[in-house]
Amino acid sequence: MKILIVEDEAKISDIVKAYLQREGYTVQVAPDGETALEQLKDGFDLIILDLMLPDMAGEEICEMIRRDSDIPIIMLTAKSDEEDRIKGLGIGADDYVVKPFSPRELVARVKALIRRTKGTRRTYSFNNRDLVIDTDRHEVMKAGRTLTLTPTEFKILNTIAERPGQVFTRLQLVNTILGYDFEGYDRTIDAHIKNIRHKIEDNPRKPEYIKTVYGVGYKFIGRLDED
Amino acid sequence: MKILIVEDEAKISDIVKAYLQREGYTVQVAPDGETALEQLKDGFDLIILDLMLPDMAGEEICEMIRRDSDIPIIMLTAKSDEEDRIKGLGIGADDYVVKPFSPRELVARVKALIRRTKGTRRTYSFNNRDLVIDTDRHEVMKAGRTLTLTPTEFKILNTIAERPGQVFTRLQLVNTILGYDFEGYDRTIDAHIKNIRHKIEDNPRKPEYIKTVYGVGYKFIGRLDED
DNA sequence: ATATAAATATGAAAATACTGATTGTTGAAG
DNA sequence: CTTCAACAATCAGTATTTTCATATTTATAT
Repeated sequence: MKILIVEDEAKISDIVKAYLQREGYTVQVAPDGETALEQLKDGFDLIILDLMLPDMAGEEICEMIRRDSDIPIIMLTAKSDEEDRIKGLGIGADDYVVKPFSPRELVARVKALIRRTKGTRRTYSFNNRDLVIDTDRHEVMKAGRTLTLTPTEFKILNTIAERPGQVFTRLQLVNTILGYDFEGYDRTIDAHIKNIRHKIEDNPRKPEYIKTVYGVGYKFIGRLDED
Repeated sequence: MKILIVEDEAKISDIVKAYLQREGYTVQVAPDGETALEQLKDGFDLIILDLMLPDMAGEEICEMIRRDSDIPIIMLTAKSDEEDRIKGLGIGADDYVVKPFSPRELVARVKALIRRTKGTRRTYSFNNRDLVIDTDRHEVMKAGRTLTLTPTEFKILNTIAERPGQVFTRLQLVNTILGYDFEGYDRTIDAHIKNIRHKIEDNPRKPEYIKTVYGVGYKFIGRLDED
């Protein structure tokens, strides 16, 4: 997923670039309008556009882009007037963020917009993307390989991975996954845990992710990658 | 174009409603969460959601909506913390506007979001033009041969192909294709999927494009061509 | 250390749930 | 009146979930 930042102040573009790269985006920076229009030919999935550029107005660039492209645009600017915002959104920007801004909020807005444009992708990962859980695709990636988990397996993994370190009793898992009305036997969970381990663990006999807490239940261990 | 405002303070909803109506939108107001979820069945194109409601948290409503719908959501709230904003965008909102807000800016954001949502691609193709979807002609080309899909088949294919990889539940598809008020049986989708597969798959028994996700629904798999 | 009891892991069979294909009915369009 | 698409219902074939019997591991008390 490629993002172009059009911004002349290196101080700002460096920060934004760093935050976005940490999310796995490929980022390029254009310090002025001319460079931006040149680089746009490479094809990007989103543009973050500063309105105050040395050579031309950001609004002008926005209009030029909109003549032949539908690429998502986030305007980034010190102009906080209501009029400016309305004008920015009016000429085809998708979002308008005012400086000083929070880089994390900007990233959240980038994600929301990309989700809207490309399709949802709520993903979280552990241990430098060794294990990636993608809720929208209903898939889990282990060391870059895509696994398909059954619905129950997926729910169990997703439940415990959302709270790394917290122990879940079998009863809690049965209630959450199979529902409070489930009449069966709580050792069913064991069988599912076994199957999940065979799919996600390097050595299912010495699990790294799903630990057994003797006499209590199971817990998920993993370092959540920065979001 | 129908918009639902979920807001308990009449003073605010009246203003927003007036501004939106002036733009030609059809507007309905729900004063609490329960009413909102009830009214949602009527099918709206966008929701403006206050987070502080008398009966339930707006975040909760947002999550419930996102379970079976991709409708655009703008959160409207007094909570201005960075954390709240990131969380709001994280659970599937498209935009987050802080009170006190400018009604005109809100309208501009509504327009920007609707433009983004409704402006879909006209024609796009997968796997080196093996499968070409042409929205205007309502036609699909498979390996150079033109197929004619029925209206429902086309809508289903178009919906899932616009977001390759994302799983769609039958309920989501029913809501999107047949409307929220549709009372029928969601297994109907299966029959349509079967028919689509017979038209676009080389071997409908081993589908390459439309994959079944057991216990969840269907997803479209394909490499979108660059152009 | 070792024995013992208790808890967990495993593999395979049985029970259940889900999908895909078939068929028939309904309703709308020409 | 005919045709075609949409929807509903059914059934057989699969995939998944659950159970159960057995093996293995763990905790604890000698």
